[in-house]
This record gives sequence, structure tokens and C-alpha cells, in this order.
Amino acid sequence: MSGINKVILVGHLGKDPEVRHLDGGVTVASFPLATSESYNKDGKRVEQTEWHNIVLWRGLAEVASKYLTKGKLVYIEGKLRTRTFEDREKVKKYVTEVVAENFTLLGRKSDFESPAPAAAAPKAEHDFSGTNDINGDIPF
Amino acid sequence: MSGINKVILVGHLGKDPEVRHLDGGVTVASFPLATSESYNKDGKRVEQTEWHNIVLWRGLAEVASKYLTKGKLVYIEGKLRTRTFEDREKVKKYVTEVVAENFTLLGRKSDFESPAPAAAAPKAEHDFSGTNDINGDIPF
Amino acid sequence: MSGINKVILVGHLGKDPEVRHLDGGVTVASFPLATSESYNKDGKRVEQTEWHNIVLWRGLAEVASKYLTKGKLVYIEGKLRTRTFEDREKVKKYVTEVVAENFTLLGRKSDFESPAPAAAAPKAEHDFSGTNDINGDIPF
Amino acid sequence: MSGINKVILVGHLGKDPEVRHLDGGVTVASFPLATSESYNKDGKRVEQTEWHNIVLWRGLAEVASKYLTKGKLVYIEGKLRTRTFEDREKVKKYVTEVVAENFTLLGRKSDFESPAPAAAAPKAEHDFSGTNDINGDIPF
DNA sequence: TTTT
DNA sequence: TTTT
Repeated sequence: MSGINKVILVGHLGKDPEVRHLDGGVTVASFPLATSESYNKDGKRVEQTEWHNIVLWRGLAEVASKYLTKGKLVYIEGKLRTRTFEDREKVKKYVTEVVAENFTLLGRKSDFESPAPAAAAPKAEHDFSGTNDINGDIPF
Repeated sequence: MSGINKVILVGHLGKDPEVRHLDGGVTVASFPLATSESYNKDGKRVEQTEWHNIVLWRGLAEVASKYLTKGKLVYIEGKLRTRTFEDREKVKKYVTEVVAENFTLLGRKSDFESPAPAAAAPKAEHDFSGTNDINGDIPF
Repeated sequence: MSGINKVILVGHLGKDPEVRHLDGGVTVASFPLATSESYNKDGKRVEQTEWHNIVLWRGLAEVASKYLTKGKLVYIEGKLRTRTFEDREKVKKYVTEVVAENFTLLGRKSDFESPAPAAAAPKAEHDFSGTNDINGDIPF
Repeated sequence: MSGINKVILVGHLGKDPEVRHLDGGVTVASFPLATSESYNKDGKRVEQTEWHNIVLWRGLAEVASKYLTKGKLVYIEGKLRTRTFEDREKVKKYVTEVVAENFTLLGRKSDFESPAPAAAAPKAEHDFSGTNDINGDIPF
């Protein structure tokens, strides 16, 4: 019988997506995603960050590689999958990944657009970091 | 900034919960949960099962140890947490667990009760009692 | 910017799905779904039922009309949509519906199949073997 | 039997929360939340916005009234509840609301902080939009 | 009535 | 390794 295996994350990319093209032309993208939670402990604000291995396949991998970059805030929906693999020493290991089925960029308009003209909103220096914009037609 | 780290599972317990009492009186329970997905591959029905490590703390652990047993169908909501530990050979390893924040038993009423002696409460009659189905005032 | 509008329900159908075929051949199915919550109030167990209007389109409507019937336990994922309409007296009214994007039947195997003849599927023996784990033949 | 009734939304507040104090000292807050979805129709980008009635009770209402303001991007988790009421003409009506059980502000750091000292960065210039800040100690 |  |  069918069950449900669903993960919902909102967090920031720790790195740009890493894209690979497998034999047969299948595209896979992956990146680490940080979800942070903060709470009070003994009167102090503590922040705890959890890192997730996000994996995207085919068309979703291609869209991700175009629009997602390090630092972006993103909503991700997917499922858990634990894989086994052998490391260099032939030791069997486990990794749990979130296989994305859907994602949505969150954040402000400025996160989705090319920087405004320098005169109107002098952002040029800031934008040199290159982490903050997308060009072209964004399909979401 | 806060993010979201949420897992939603519906599946069957692979074993009865294992309960431990830590120093300080904190209760922890854990069990494996199977979520199955079936799909067609080359015209055949394939079933793929994913296993999850579920961990519950304190009061939730205690409720779980009372009501959850091997084979039960349960809805679990929680968050992902990846821990590191050293195995017997002092090799650093990772496990990803689902720390439950909430759970709900699913299934039929009969799954929640001790089975009535067959002679005393034949299923047909039992169901006629009207406690187990959705008749009555449906507002649309 | 895109947002998220997601509903997750587990409940029982209040009626069989009602199926309509619109002009142009589009199929729509709808049914009421009950989600019940029980809690303690003044020392008594109180059960509160919430009714949801579920709507399914096209292929999903067709699958629903085949497999879902009154009383079945189902997991539904979808989104909220509030529509306006005029009642018979031309009064403008609002309804909020859950437009299903996905659903999964929950419950036991026996809920999915016609019961096998006892001789053909000796369940007692099978179940005796399975003391501790879910390998091979999973009985749900 | 218990079911699941869960709503997950990410969207922007259409208005500041409206706060009421009921007899007995219970606080209720409510606001409209917009979730937007955009898709291609006949080669054009179409945006469709869904409006949700969000209701928060007690402590959550109080936190919301402090930190949520019109325009903010927020993650909301809650459940559906359909209420009946009589309008001025004594006509029975239905409203479906999302009773929040949890929320998290999303967005950038600048959305969570007081504006920099006026002399150093007068609000108007600094924020441009001017709709975007919170004062005081924000606990998330 | 939001936001992009 | 992100973000606040």
C-alpha cells in the first residue's frame, strides 16, 4: 500500500548547485540547503542550523541550475531517500537526501531581477558579489 | 532568520518502539517507519519502500510507547536532524533521523481497540452501531 | 513572486465522488471529506469533525471516481481556492474548496482488494512467520 | 478516529493584523494573506492570487500583532475551519478560515531589524519602499 | 487587500 | 556551506 514521504523546507542554499550530466543525457543537480531555527536557551538566543542534501533530477535540475544560486532563499518540496554507497576505503555508508519534486524561489522582487539602474538605486558595489540577481525570463 | 524544516510521513512501523530512559529522566523512543510507493515500470507494478529512523522525546515518546506497535499505520510530522557519531571502529558516521513533533494513528477503529471476541461482536453487527462510519449530517 | 498554497488532509469520504463531464470533455469529481480531531475537554473525550469540499480535475477525477468510495480513508494534497457563485436568489456566495493535486488511499490491503478465498491465501501461516521485520512480502 | 487537517502557506499580508480582545481576556488576531501563483497561458505570464483568512488565537495572536505587518512575507501552518454565521439580513453564511498554529517570518535580515539611526540613514532614503521594517527585539 |  |  502506498504511504506518504514528504519533506517541506525553506532555507538558503549553502553553495551554487552542482550539475552533472549522466550517461543517457539525464541531468542531476545537487546543493546543500541550510534551515535555521533559533530559540532561547538560558536567556540567550541560540541558532541551530540543519544542513540538507538536496538532489534534483532532469528538468527540475535544469531549472534549478539556472535560477538557484548560493545564498538564495528557496521553498523545496520533495521526499526522503537514503542511499548506500562505498567510500574510497570500500566502507559501506549511508546518506539521506531530499529528492526535490518542486521548488519556489522566495524573497523580494530585487532577488528576482537584474539590479536597477545605478543612478536610481546605487547598488552596483553590492551587486558585484554576483550572488544576487537573475537575468532573463524567470518562469515563476 | 528562521527557516522551515518539516517532514510528513504516513507509513507502517517496522518494529515496536524501543524506549530508553536517559540520565535525568528523559524518555526517548525510536522505531523504523516504512513508507511505500508503488509505480509502474515497464508495465509492471513495482513497490519501493523507504525506511525512516523516527525519534521521539519526552511525553511524545511515552505516548508512542503506549499506542504504537509494529505494523500500525501512523501519520508522523517532524523535522530532519542529521547527527554524527563514532562507530565501534571510531569511524565518524552520519545518520539522518526524523525527530517527531506530533503523530496520529491512522486506520480503522478496530485498530485502536482490543479486538472483541469474534463470537461476542461479529463485525457486521459491530459496524451497525454507527460509531465507525461517516453517516449523518454532512453539510454539503 | 510565487507563494505556497498547500493543504494536506487525511480523512474519510463522506459520500461517493460525484463526477461531472463538462463541455469540452473535461472531467470534474467532488466529494466531502471529514477530518476528525479528538481532544479532552473537562475530562471528556470530544470529537470534532471538519468537513472539506474536495474537487479533482481531469485525470485525477477519473482515478478518484474509480478508487474512492464513501467511507474510505484517503490522504489528499492540494491547494485552497475560494470561488464566488450566485445562489438561486442571485445572492453572491463564497465557497472554499480544496483542489486536489494528488491523493493516496490509506488503510489496509484488504481495503484495496477483493478478499482472496481463504484457501488461496492462508494468512495465518504467513503471519506466523513474520515475527520481527518487514522483508520480502510486506503484508500491507 | 483522528485525521489530519493541515495547511501550509507562504504569502504576503494584505493588511496589518486586526486584533480583538474577547470577554475573558482571550486575544484573537486576523488578517488576509495572499498566495500568488504564476504560470504561462497562451504564451503569457499570468498571475493568480488566492486570498486566505488567517486567524490566530491567544499567545500567537499577540506575537503576530507585534511582528506581522502589511506586506510581510510569512510562512503559516495551521488548519482549516469552516464556520457559519448570520449576516445582517439573518442569512446563514459560511466562511473558511485558516486557524494558524505556527508562523515564521521569511525574508531578509533587513526585514527583521529596526532601521539604522535616522541621522545615518533616514528611513525614506534607506528603505525606499518604506513598508518593510519592525522595531524592537524580534525573537526569531 | 499582498507580493513579484 | 547559507541566512538572520
